[in-house]
Amino acid sequence: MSLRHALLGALADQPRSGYELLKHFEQSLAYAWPASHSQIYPELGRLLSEQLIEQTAAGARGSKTYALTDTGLAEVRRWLRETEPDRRVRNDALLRMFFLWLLEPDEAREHLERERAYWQGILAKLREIEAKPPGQTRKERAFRLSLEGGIRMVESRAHWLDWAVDQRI
Amino acid sequence: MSLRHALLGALADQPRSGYELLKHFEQSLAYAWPASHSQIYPELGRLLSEQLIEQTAAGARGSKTYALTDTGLAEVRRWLRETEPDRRVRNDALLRMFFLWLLEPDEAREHLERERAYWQGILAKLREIEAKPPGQTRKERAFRLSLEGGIRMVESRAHWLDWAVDQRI
DNA sequence: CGAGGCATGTAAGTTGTTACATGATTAG
DNA sequence: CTAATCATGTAACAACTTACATGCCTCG
Repeated sequence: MSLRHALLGALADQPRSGYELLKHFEQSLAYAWPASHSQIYPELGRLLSEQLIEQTAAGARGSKTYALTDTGLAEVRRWLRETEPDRRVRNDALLRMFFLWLLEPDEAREHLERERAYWQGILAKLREIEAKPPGQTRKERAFRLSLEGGIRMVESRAHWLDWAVDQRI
Repeated sequence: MSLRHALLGALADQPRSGYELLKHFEQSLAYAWPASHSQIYPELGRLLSEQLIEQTAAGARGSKTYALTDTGLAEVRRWLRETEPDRRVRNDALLRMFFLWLLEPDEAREHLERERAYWQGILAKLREIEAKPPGQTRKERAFRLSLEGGIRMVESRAHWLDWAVDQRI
């Protein structure tokens, strides 16, 4: 149940509405834990009923702002400290590579080129975020750590594909 | 529905029983698409009823060997050619990094060290597989491509964590 | 006044996990 | 003879996706 802890963690940062959380997921957390509005809103309802979060404001167009409760903060920290990270990775794009030999060599090469272009695009986006001057709070340093991790992973994909398109397959 | 195509792809390689497919998933495909027996067996049943695979032998202890049919082969190839890879990545371990600032600095550092040790272990395993002399079929070259991709991704994680444990957080 | 973005929600269906369940064969 | 591994399956539950559904507000 990473989604609920991702939500709690995002609210530990600052109070946010469902919609703001959704945008935050799209921008910041998308490469670590993508989530859609149809998952976020019901989960917020559950977190509210369990008193891990509380509604602190209501805004225009029915927006509701939530803040983390003490119990909620304790729960994220418990999750971080006591539960083992799920290190399994599902990677459709990598899976396909195992089966490239089922395509004609030209098609396989085109496939690799498309993947390369995609990841180069993502890399450029991440580098833009990186270019902004960093703050010096612990929160900001943790974010930079994660961002650096994301960049390195995407970079290794892009470099690998650079190498791969030149292989005979 | 990557699982069914992963199964079809594995059977395109050679006929295999459910149990052999399970072991193949554990050893080879685990870093791209982990799957458990409780998912594999029912899916094989569905593939059989759709005639994408056929049972070609029955062995000891009720084991059943399946082979890809022509329709099945056409379906993997269609999947590779016509469907867009799902490039979303769920990464619990990376998600947690965003929230490290909620722990005490010492705890955060320990967390990073544990992650580093884990990925270094995986890297060592992959390098062992890499060390075996490669064959020269297209199938084998596609496998080497994927293996190299896996190694680079795990390597980038390990190097990142090497860097991260030395950061102030 | 219309288009686009803001803002929330529900429902049906699919996929994946954990636990339950059974039995055969082999190596020590 | 007994523990480990081989070998297959089902069931209940949890998580995730896609589609349906509604209405507000602001900018041009």
